[in-house]
Amino acid sequence: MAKIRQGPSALEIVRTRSLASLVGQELEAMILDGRLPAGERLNEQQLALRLGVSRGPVREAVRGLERSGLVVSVRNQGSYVRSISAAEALEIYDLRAALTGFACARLAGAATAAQLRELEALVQRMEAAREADAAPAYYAANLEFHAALLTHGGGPRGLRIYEDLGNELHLFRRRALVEPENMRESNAEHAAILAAIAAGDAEVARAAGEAHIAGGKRRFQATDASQPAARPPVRPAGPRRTGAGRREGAG
Amino acid sequence: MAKIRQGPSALEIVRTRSLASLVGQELEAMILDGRLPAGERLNEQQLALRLGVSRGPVREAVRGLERSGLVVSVRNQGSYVRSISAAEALEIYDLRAALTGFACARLAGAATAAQLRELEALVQRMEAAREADAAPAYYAANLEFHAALLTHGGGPRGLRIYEDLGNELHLFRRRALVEPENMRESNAEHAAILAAIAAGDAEVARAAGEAHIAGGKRRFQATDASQPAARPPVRPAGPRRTGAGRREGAG
DNA sequence: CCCGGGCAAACTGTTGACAGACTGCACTTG
DNA sequence: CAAGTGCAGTCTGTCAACAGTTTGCCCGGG
Repeated sequence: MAKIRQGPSALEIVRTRSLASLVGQELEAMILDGRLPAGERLNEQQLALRLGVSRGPVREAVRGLERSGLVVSVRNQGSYVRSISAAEALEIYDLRAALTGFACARLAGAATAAQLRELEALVQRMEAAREADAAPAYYAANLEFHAALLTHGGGPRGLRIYEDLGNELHLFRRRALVEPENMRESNAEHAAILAAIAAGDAEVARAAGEAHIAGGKRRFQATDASQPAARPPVRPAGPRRTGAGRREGAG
Repeated sequence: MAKIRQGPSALEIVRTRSLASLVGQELEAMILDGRLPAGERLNEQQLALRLGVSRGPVREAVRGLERSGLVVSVRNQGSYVRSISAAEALEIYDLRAALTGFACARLAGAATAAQLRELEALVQRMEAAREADAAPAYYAANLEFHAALLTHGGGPRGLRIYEDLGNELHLFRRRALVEPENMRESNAEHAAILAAIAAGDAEVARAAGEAHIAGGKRRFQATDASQPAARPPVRPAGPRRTGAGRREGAG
């Protein structure tokens, strides 16, 4: 189950986070879960109204998202949710493979007992989810597993980069990545990674980590080929504005 | 000589870039070349006045820099140029090693003749700079070499991540990284990388790339130990404001 | 002499308003 | 009928102003 993230109190949030950062968080969530699909235009006024704030914080938030690659902006024209090509998606997979391999290699031999237990528990959680055919649970545990790998093996920066790349990947297409067969294959690879780390063999661990992401890339390509899905979305280099000009009938 | 980057005309710049992006570029340059040292507080009003703009664009720019890791912000207190610890610097080296190794491996066997020529020319430029004991020239060519490596082998994203990490590294301490002896050693490693790529051996290329950055890390540690330099700079978690309270004499 | 309350200043966070740019439709013209 | 021009509307870019908070100094008390 997803833990209810109690976190800081509402008052604490208001005291420590600025509106802009909260708006940024909300926009990021909206982009990642598809409420703002790739290619969508971000209307500042509308967003500000919808979120109950002024345009200033919205602009600041969008600027942050632009830097993180989720949004592209064109002067005097607006900001758009970035859309990436299939080729870019594959490139992202390659980078994630390199990062994961790096983290695994570094973890092999350096992992603490607690870290190994954590990873082991996650693999078991995924195994249980797979047997129960619970894709969302598997998905969540999978995220945690990779986050743990990167945190312990790649440090906060490695994790950050990995997650940013994952976010970009979400821009490609809205799609459930996990299917029953994939879960089995995927978790077997997880187990292989864990085994290599536990054994302390850096090179094997690296290869296992890279192979796992490469497997994800392969599965991605397979599902992608079967579902051409969304058409090459609105080009961010000059999309037409939606509602300009006269709106009411001429007469 | 550094080419004069003619680039787009002034009018073109004004038409395509917003003030916020220009301010961001300027702030980034100021941070990277040390005009805004690590730990320094960013006074919005002062910066706005100095750059001849209003506070809005400055705030947007700072928000972007925050996302890219050069700046940290605390609500109601201000933004500070980030300062990183020695441990973090070493971590960054490790990540750069992984990325460089990845790019080299990918380039081996996939490099075009033109790309090989480009890398070869850069190695020769560095060799010439080394013989002339021209550290700045070497430094520039070195940057180009690594940028070419990452561009051709890691794609735009790989390059971007690599450069962001390099920028973060600049936050650690202002220091000339290149010394005569280092240049010799460093360029020998460049040649080894190039040879492995040209030979098409991915694993050797990866090892050479990783070893080169590891060498940089070693050289970094060596110079670091000899020059403790700047004291552990102002903590970004609560530095005192400079000029508050009464300014003019009491009576 | 040390410590806590109070006051004043500066700065950030946020908002509202204004000017410029771009878009799209309707109309005129060859 | 096709192409060019004018016009209105919306939206972004930028600025100036207001409110809240934090910070530092001053002063009175123990």
